[in-house]
Amino acid sequence: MSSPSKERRDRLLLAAQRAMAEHGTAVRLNQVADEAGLTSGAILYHYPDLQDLLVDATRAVSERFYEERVRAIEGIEDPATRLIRTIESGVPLDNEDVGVKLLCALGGAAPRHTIYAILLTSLYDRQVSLYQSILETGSALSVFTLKSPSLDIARNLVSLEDAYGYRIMAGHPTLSYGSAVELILEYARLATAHKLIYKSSKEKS
Amino acid sequence: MSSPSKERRDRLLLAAQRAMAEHGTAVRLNQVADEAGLTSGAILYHYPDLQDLLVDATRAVSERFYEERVRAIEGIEDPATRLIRTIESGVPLDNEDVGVKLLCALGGAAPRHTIYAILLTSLYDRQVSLYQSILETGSALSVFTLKSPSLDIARNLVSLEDAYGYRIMAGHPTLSYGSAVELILEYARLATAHKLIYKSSKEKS
DNA sequence: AAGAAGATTGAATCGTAATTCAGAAATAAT
DNA sequence: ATTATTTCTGAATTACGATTCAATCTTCTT
Repeated sequence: MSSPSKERRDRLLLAAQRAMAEHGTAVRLNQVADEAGLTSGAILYHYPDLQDLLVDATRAVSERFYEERVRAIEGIEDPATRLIRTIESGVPLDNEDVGVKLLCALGGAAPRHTIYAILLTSLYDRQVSLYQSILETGSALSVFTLKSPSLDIARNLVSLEDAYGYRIMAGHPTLSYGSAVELILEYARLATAHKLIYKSSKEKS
Repeated sequence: MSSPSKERRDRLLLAAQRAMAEHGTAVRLNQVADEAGLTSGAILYHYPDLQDLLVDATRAVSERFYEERVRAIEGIEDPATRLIRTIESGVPLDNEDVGVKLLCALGGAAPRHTIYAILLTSLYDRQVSLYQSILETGSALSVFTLKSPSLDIARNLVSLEDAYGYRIMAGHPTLSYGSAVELILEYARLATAHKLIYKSSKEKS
């Protein structure tokens, strides 16, 4: 039993992620099974405790989310462009995003479930570090003139992303991907004293 | 049946709020009954559909939260003080805050439950209006020099509060009430070009 | 204080989901 | 191809929560 092959494991994690995005952290075993196209017994065969599967699924989402952001800026030299691209990669395009939907559910569960609190806090801190290193580099190259400590700016940037993510997932009528990015950029401009001219990366490429 | 007296109604709403704070929006009827010190039948007698009770409980929390913020600044003239006090009133003191715990749970459920999305979006917008009117007044009196449209600043302020609320509720090891308020104030200073000297309202009075 | 209306209980019932497991199906090994 | 191993199903069992309701307790009315 246990330790399913990499392939099957991924299939289960995918199913658990979709099920959690749809039903929250109180998702039922049957709902995960449905999503996987299997019966509940099959899930239990690999994960005798559903919670373990949910936590693994959650860790995978968190990891993927972070990795995608790192990938979005790899190869880019200019700190201003790096900052803009990072902001863009932190906001969900619409309220269909499965990963962000799941992360929202985690946020709601974190006050009640330590494990989710730890995972989310860790994701937050890693994103803060990502921003901080961009800010520090830009500052060192005299591209940015930081108006607050880099840690503070980084925390505020990640916080803004998070909050606008929630707004977008809740379907706010006048807050779209574009306006959220623009709002965060407005803060970034104040905090870095850089114009950060935003040429949406979504219209070309 | 139905339409319980104001007193009993409040007792039920309180119980539902506590239960939701503890168990999320997927709270069980029995858990609400336990919190109320009643049996499930008694709850059903007043609210044949649990969802109705949960929504009413949610609306009450949202209302109370907003009203408290309004009350926190009533009588204060100076726009800078009003702004500071408003920021202070938007951040939970610690991760025990039942109201904010509930609001977090709502945020997690909003992508899946329209009714909660509507309630939360409405709360967000009302808070934005609150900030906006403070900013506009301060601007009109030449106390603030707004570096972005007041709507944008207001949205960012509420967003920061929200996000730090989540962090605090998740027990972030280095983000406390005080540091969150300071981080939001740092943005507010940049956006208003006002020093906003923060004399914590918690140490006196 | 008697009676009526309102509120609550506790037991019975129903429904749904979790769990178990013998055996079938698929896959891998020889 | 045969055997062994892994994976999965479907049915049976068990557990739990929702729902119903007759009986009881409370509270109000007069």
